[in-house]
Amino acid sequence: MTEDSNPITYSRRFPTIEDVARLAGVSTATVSRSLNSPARVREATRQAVEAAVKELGYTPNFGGQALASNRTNTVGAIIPTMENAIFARAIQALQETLAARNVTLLVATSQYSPAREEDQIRTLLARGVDGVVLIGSERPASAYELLDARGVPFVILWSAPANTPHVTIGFDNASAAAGVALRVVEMGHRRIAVISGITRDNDRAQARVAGIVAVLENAGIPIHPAYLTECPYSLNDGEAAAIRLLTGTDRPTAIICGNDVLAAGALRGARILGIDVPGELSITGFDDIELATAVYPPLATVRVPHRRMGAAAGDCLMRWIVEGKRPESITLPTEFMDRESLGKLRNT
Amino acid sequence: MTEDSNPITYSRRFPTIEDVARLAGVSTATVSRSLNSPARVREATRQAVEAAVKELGYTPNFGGQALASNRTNTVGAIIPTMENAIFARAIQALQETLAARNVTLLVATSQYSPAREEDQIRTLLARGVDGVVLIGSERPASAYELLDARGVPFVILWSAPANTPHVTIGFDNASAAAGVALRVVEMGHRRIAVISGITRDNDRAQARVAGIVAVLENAGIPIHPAYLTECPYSLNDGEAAAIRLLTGTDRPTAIICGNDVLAAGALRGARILGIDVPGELSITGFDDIELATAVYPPLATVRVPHRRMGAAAGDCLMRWIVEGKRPESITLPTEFMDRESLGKLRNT
DNA sequence: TTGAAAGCGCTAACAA
DNA sequence: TTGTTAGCGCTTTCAA
Repeated sequence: MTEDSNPITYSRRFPTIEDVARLAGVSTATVSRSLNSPARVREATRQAVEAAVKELGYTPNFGGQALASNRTNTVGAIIPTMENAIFARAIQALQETLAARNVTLLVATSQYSPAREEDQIRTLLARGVDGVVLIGSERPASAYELLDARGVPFVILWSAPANTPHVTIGFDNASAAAGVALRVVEMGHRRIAVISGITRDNDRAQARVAGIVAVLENAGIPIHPAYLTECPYSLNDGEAAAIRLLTGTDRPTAIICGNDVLAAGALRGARILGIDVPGELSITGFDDIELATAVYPPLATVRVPHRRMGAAAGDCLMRWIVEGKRPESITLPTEFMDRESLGKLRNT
Repeated sequence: MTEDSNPITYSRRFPTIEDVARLAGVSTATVSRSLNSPARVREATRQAVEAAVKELGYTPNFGGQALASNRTNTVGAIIPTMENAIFARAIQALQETLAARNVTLLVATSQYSPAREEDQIRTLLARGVDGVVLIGSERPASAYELLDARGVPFVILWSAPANTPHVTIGFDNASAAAGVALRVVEMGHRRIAVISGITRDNDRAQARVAGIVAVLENAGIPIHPAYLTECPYSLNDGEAAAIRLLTGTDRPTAIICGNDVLAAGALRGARILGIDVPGELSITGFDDIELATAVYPPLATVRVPHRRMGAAAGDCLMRWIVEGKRPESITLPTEFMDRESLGKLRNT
């Protein structure tokens, strides 16, 4: 407790709109207008208000504003984890887009758990967010009901509209992964294994596997069940999965990974076993994060439009919130990044 | 105004505390008490309120709550960037700690720019955060004045108390970096270069360089000015800096890097030049993020207690906010991680 | 243990 | 263009 017993006492109370109004010689309504829609106020008045605001160091009280306007100028985003740079970057772009509109972003993580995600949705709604950004379209109906009950606009990133009736801003995971598989097949590989992320509750991972499998089937390549593996998105898990695949009988000559982190792990696994990449084994990733070119050999992967998704999400959501009209879904292109970790099948 | 004229009409209005009170047959004050300090209410009453809350699907209105209680249950954190895993993880831990207390975390980024950081502080304060978490202690006095004017509790991560009068939860950057330099010297290196992050406005980077320089001076190792370089914390910049160092005359046999990202970049630079690590060149990092062991050879580095800092920050801040008593600074230990990228000086 | 009632600071309809 | 005024939904005295 600072006691402020001396004469130059500052009240611990912050200046309110009323203080500003009094000092500027106008009504609180005018101050409010002057701040929120300056065009609706005479220029001289605006300046008087501005001066008063500056003199008092006035900042609108958030609670009061939210209560009266029924708007918080807050958008919430729930991503699986901040520890994957791909989400971090999308969030960064989203935040920048929102900041330009004076909207604050609330970021929460689900750790790939639907239950946690639902909790986070609840929390965000309780905080009165004006809009929500989610990753992927697969989640319990109850989560969508929560959102619908509140009537809060929300967009889904990372998925394509085929999987959902909601507004999506993403890309076609299946065809992007299929593109990778196609390259691998073109390189002559026939013993092709997959290390996917956990597919349960993850439509992106599912779509990627489906895309790969479709290409292999189409090419008449038999898919050994033991070749279709999945594990959490971590370096260690990727390494372990690769080691399992590479020490089994009939070891693969190519491993298609669900993302770059898994691929980097697989690369490490191959090194531990003394298997040369790409000489004896090709490895591909997905996402094209910095890690993909930090490792050696650099990973062939798929460039995902993370920043564009984040920025577009901000735009769409704000338009929806402000204009009240649900926007169209957007599907963005991906790009295959051909790098050294993918090579021709060597004659044996 | 939705009129509710027909029986199956849902009003768009959400249930308020008044609706709950009516249904439970109590006053709004009792509902509030029942929700916020259940101990001050008879058990039977509590249950009645709980039932009403559930039946109506009531959620307290954030604005109303904030306005009346003058508390937002929100804490803000400003980190340089989300794209470095080290901050992402600290934030994750902070978030978890806060969530356990029903406090929401607002994350903003400064991109290592003091001006942007000050803007973000302003934004957070305008949103009425109850506390703030900052990284590092060096910033313009105006930023601290902003915080002080509002009387908002704040803690500083990543720094040690020596640098600042504020509450810090961090580690001794200088001595941690000195530890690295000592190892490098012990390995027999004398031509030791440094790739630091930009030291301007960054007390952690400054302290690390200072720690290194002190050790070298103490060991009587001359410090060639061209050996003391700095660049932004990115893979590409680290690579470029390393290439510059390694193609100059009198090339170093060891490069001490300001963080793991720079070290990974330097490693890539060495590979491009065909310089063997650690055979011809040793490289060290700082942070011990996953990247450190994803590259080859794995990076000798310093393990920084990111999660513990994040968690401790949440604890301290909440104690401060709730009890009103400024907590003590905390200094956590770091650990040198000896890995292959650091090796003995080879006889030439 | 509970209720009545006075705001918290702001916005927005309406009037002037 | 500006002012008056009625709330927005909640918490918190103060009384009962």
